[in-house]
Amino acid sequence: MALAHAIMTALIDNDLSGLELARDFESSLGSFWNASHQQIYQELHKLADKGWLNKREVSQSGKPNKIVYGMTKSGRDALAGWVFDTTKTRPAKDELMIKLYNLSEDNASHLAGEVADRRQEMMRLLYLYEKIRIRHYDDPASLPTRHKGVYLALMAGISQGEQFLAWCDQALELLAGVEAGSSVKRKAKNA
Amino acid sequence: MALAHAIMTALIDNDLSGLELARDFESSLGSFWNASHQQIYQELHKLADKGWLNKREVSQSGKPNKIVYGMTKSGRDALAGWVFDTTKTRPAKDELMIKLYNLSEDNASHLAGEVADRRQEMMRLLYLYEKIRIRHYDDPASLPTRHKGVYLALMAGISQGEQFLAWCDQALELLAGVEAGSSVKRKAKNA
DNA sequence: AAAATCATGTAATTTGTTACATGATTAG
DNA sequence: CTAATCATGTAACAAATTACATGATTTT
Repeated sequence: MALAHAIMTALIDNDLSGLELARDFESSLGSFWNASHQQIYQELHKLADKGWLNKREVSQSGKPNKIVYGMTKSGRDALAGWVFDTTKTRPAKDELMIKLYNLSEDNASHLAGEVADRRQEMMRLLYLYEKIRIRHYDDPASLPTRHKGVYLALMAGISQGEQFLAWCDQALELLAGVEAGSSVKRKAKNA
Repeated sequence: MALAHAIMTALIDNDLSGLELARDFESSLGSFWNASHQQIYQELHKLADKGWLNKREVSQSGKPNKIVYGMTKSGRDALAGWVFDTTKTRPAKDELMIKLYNLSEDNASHLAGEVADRRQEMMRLLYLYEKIRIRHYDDPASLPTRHKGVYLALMAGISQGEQFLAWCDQALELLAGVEAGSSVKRKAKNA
């Protein structure tokens, strides 16, 4: 039921439409919980049925109407209660690591490419995070309580990301060695 | 289809039964891909049907028979090919971070408890990883190519874990401050 | 008129979880 | 004989992904 609560968390201070939620999930909250617009729309219907969200249609100039959702009192209560539920840890799943278990001279350069792509994507994210941190969370001690929690999540993203960059560099170095080694072997074979 | 390939990866050098695979997933490979025994058994049937795995029944002394699976030539080919498929990044999902977005004076001590639990669990894992690293991967440069990949995955787990420990400490400190602050407020209210 | 973007949705399928079931063997 | 462990499974359900569909509005 975590998607429901992730959506409600995104709606704590702003009312949003389904598509806006989907976009939000791609940036801030989405580092910790991600969902497609299809999934979000369905969940929004369920939450509205339960009475945890209310909806209203909003006309826009130059764009089709959108349906904007907001938290109800019972929704806020449900969210506050959920925080006390014991969290089941879902172990992260990462295909790339499984692929690394299959490293060979043949696939080393392909895997290096995948690592490089991930590194670049993480750089992009970190740049975003840092901008947010400097803009809104420069002095964590002075933040209101709830924002201190958001700050902690942000810091988790930043430090995890920085660690990942360092790992990528280590991986790329080692993988370059494997590629070089394989070309040496090829030369030796052809000689 | 990543579960299928995770299973095959676990079978690269040892033949294993369903339950043995499930246990293996809890330790080494399982840090990057996890599955219950129910899921594993079903996947094993599919993989055997496809001809990617072969099975044989093994009698054990003092235990019921087990069905042991091993890679076939076509399984190894399929696995080798899969490595070249472009990896779709599944963003990690972590409920705890969503909960932190909902930090309040009421739930700060509960969340601190959850962070402390996670910290301890990570310590346990890191202890395991370090033992493996020192025992088998002390000199990465001298490892055979495939094991260099395993080493990289292991290092990803270790450095990610160490980063997480540091974050936990930061989080616990901040959360302690929130709890202390709330008791001060209570005192002021009651005075 | 066609292509692009915004916005909301349905349906089919795959993947993952939870609950339940069964039998073999050993230890107490 | 009972409880515990090992081992394999089935069924029901929930979560997530992929593919497809529709309509409004704006840009070209």
